[in-house]
Amino acid sequence: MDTSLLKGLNAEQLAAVTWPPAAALVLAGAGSGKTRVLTTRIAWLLDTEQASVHSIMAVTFTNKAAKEMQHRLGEMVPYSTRAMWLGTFHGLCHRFLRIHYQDAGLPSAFQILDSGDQLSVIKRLLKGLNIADEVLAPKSLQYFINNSKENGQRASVLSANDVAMRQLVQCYQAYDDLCQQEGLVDFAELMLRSYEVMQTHANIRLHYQQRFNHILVDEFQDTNNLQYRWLKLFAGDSAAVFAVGDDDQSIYAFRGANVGNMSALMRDFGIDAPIKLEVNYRSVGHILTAANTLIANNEQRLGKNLRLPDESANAHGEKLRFYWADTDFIEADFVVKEAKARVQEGVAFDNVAVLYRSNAQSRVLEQALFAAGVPYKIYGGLRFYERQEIKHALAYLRMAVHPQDDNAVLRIINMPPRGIGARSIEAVQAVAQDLQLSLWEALLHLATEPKNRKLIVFVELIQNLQIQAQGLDLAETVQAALNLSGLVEHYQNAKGDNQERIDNLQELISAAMAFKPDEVVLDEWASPDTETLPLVAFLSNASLEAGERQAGEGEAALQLMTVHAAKGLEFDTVFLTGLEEGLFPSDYSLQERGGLEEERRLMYVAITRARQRLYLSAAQQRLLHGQSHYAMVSRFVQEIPEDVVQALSSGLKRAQPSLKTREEPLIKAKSKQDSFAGFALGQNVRHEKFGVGVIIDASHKGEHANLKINFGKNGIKELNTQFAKLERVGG
DNA sequence: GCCCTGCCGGTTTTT
DNA sequence: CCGGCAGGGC
Repeated sequence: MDTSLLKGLNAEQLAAVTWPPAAALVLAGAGSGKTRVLTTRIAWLLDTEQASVHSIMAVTFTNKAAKEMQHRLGEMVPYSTRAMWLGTFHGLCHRFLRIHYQDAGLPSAFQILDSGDQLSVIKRLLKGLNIADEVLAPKSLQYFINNSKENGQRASVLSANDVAMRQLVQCYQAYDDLCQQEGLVDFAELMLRSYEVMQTHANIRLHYQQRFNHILVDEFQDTNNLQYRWLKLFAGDSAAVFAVGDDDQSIYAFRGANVGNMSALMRDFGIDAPIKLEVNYRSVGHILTAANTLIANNEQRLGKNLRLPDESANAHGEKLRFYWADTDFIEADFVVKEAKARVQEGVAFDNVAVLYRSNAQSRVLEQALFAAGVPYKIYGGLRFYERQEIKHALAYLRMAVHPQDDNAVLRIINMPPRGIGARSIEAVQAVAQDLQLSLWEALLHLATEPKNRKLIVFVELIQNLQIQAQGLDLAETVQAALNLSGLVEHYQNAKGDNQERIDNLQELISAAMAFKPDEVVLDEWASPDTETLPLVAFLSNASLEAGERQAGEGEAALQLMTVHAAKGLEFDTVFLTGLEEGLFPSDYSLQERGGLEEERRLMYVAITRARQRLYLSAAQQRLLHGQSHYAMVSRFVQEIPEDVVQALSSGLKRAQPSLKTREEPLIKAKSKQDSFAGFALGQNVRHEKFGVGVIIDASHKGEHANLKINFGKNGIKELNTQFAKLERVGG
């Protein structure tokens, strides 16, 4: 075995990495080396031949995390792992449905709807059904549909007790019918459809259940109900599910994430205790103390405490700095001043982050930074594939492979303007309605009449594109779509500065050049039309991966983002702003069940982003929606022990209710070097009866020791080294 | 077919 | 207060 793989892992990490092939839940605290554990375990499974590239499934939530894993794995494993089922939930569902599109009842060139596309379809649907926005808001229908799907419910199984519900269910059904007819699949549908195929096709189910003997899941606390059921179905009875997550960092309940899946996993898979990764390699001691103390106020926890690595037992670092400003403007000036000073001290700009609870708060900060000439970068806003010019270009490309897409037709039939106005479009829609045709088919029908000159121009344009696409590679096809459509000329001639849009369209060609289609799909996809496969794959990718959510590029700049967006990132210095009651925790959250605890977890995420220095700030008076609001300091600031915080403002103190002082040190570095009769915490051992397990606790007993060992499915045993026959396993 | 005005809404967001 | 969007006017 390649022993260098396991080098440098601490006992907890080692225990997780080398966990026997059985279900496990790893509670990975912030900065505890979670991604490393996940990738090292995969590498270890491959290296020890417990699994092959073919028999492992690894699931993440974001494309970024998937790429990071793929990348790190590439450095650990001497051969290509591109064929591995490693990707986001939705990416893997997409792969599955491309392969099994026939069993799923989908056309081979089915298209993926992103949330914006989905909303357009819904608006179109409601218009067609003559339901006014005031009667049923498109957004609430969208929410209802996605929610139902994420709970595994089709319209057919939903019961309607009242008028409003009946309408929702009917619209849901109509929406699904429309999508089916046009070959459209939304995000939730990707999950639900693949789940249903697995459920109803025993041969497919058995194939995957036998094939995957290891299923690894990242950010497990963020899974929703359907994703959990999906995982269980793929795992079957035999696959070892290895889930990594942190209940304290569960901040997406508002969009369906169910932390309860963590305890459900333990129950359903017979996991006795989670493996805890509690050694934090990121932050100094005072920051960990603040985080630990704060989160201890939550009752709904699996329980976990971050601690320093042994070798830095005394590294408390600087205290947190709290600034209570009179107004949000003064707070912003404070951030600017301190950030500049920090950069003077030698910290790179992009190693300094300014975090806030809601996007609206970035405005004041931006103004102050701009005025001071401090470079900054805001995360948030439009992403590359969500930009209108890109959406237009993609719609042309869709028409090349799947002209039944009415959404695409409506988007580009008069973009750039070619004299086809609302009246003409209505006429096309009427024909489509009468003859039960797609808009494209209706257009073909109408184009037989010479008087419809303008429609004929459009039809010929698209047909031309369709023909050209057959002989061109992907990037050339994109180029052809841009040329034929006249989009670039349109933006050149339109008034205002459209250079950025034109640049983006050029960038789309570069993206097409760099695009590498999913090899697994290309190999297994039994599509009749191999010519257009790369294009369909490119379009799917555009929906699944909307691109970086970031403005600007390049030069060193201060990082501004919401706390949500900061999850998973780390910085030398962090400014946590707007720590006021009503804002953080937000008033909205307090009205919801469990809302306060989720806000506290959000605060916990925010605190644990900082490595060396953490600023907390609040403003007494803040301009919101054009009105002055006065607020008290957030309760979360009060929950941080006084002795790790330094108050910077002289007049107004951190103040208010008396602060609890910490009674016992919260950071107890437990030494992994400590030997308990020759055994160490986290070490893997084999027992002739119980199999392989990990030492999770130990105490001295004379010259012998009592060891608490987790044998996975065989339970946790307390054994005395004097009597038990234990054999050391692994590195 | 485009532009302008008036109104509404206003946590967090990935896929 | 400010931005997005829909609908009406030209």
